[in-house]
Amino acid sequence: MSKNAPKKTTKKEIILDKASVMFREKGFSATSMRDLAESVGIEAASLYNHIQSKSQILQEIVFRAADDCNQHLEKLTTENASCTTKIESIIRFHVQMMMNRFEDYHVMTHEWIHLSEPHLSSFISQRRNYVQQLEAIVEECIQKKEFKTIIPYVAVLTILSAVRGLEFWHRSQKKITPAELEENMVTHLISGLKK
Amino acid sequence: MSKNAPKKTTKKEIILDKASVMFREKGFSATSMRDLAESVGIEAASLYNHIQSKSQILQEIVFRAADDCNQHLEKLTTENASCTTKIESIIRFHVQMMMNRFEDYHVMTHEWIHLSEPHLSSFISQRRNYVQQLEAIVEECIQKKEFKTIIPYVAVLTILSAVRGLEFWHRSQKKITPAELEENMVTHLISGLKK
DNA sequence: CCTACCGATCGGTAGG
DNA sequence: CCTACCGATCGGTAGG
Repeated sequence: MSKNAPKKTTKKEIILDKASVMFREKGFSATSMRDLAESVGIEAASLYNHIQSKSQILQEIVFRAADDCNQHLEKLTTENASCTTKIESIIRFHVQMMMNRFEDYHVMTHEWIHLSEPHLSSFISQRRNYVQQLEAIVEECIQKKEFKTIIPYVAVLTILSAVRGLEFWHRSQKKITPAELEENMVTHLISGLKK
Repeated sequence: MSKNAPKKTTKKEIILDKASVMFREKGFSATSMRDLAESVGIEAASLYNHIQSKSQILQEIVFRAADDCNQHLEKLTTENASCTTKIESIIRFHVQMMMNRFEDYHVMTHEWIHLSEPHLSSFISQRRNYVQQLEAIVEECIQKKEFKTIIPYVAVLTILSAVRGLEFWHRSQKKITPAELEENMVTHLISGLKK
């Protein structure tokens, strides 16, 4: 504290990260502010100097993960790649999110239901929008005869859900490397779609 | 009540069914016994004439779904079918569970973490056992050259997770029929595995 | 960042 | 199946 150099990890970030771990382990509702405070190393009341409410913590965790997904997709749509390559990129991105941002990704996919309004509606509409954009890419693959005829919505759900399932891998012994995992996922999911 | 004919739906079953709906909607921790009692139409204290604890309700819901999965697998292993046919049957069974037993299936896959010991350990070990049996079938498919070379564990996780993702379909407009859904899932997942 | 504390709600019990 | 109630814990605030 002797210098005014900007600290990269603020106390608020520490709280969010600890909360992300606990929300994944026990769920949002089963995690108390006292549990969280203990994990951070302060009293429960002191948390409120850095955050406004338990609900706000969930919002920040969910949307910082959702924003990353949206940014990746936005960048991808400007790229000059084939639609099949785009789908593959999306699979790889989500597998990597699951690896590198495990806690946040899990909280986003499992605890979003506990968001309060208007954030709940906002999240649902963002997610629907995201899924629809993926559907459009799958649709393009079908029309270009790169994919077999399949319902795009079902294909997108299958891909996104399959990635979510990697949480079990994450908890297990990890005899499989992330790279192996990524290749296996792409193989199974993409070749199931190709003609 | 004038006859002693065995009633098929006991009050306890009604409580379990209502609890299953609420646990799916709001999660186990966020559902209070007062919420549940209101949905059943009695006072909270009266619930305890039919069940012993909130925890016991979760146990019964989770294990009545898990038992169905185990029974299907047990029956399947005695049948004289090819390993590829067995994998297809497992996919169809899980898709149908998601359709017909939506609430229980969802509670089993999402709320098992809130089981108390020794039920939590029991569930985890049952699930590991289930997954390992599926892995063995996939392994057989690979050795018989019916499937391409893939890590069985990843394939099994992908299949089971993909089915879980149908919850979003279940909540949506349902412009897709259950039969279409089942065929699309089988197509995507099985042909992604076949040589 | 802490101590002290608030009203609300929790799962569950006693007794009828 | 109800009324009445228990101790514990919840998210959050006041004041320093």
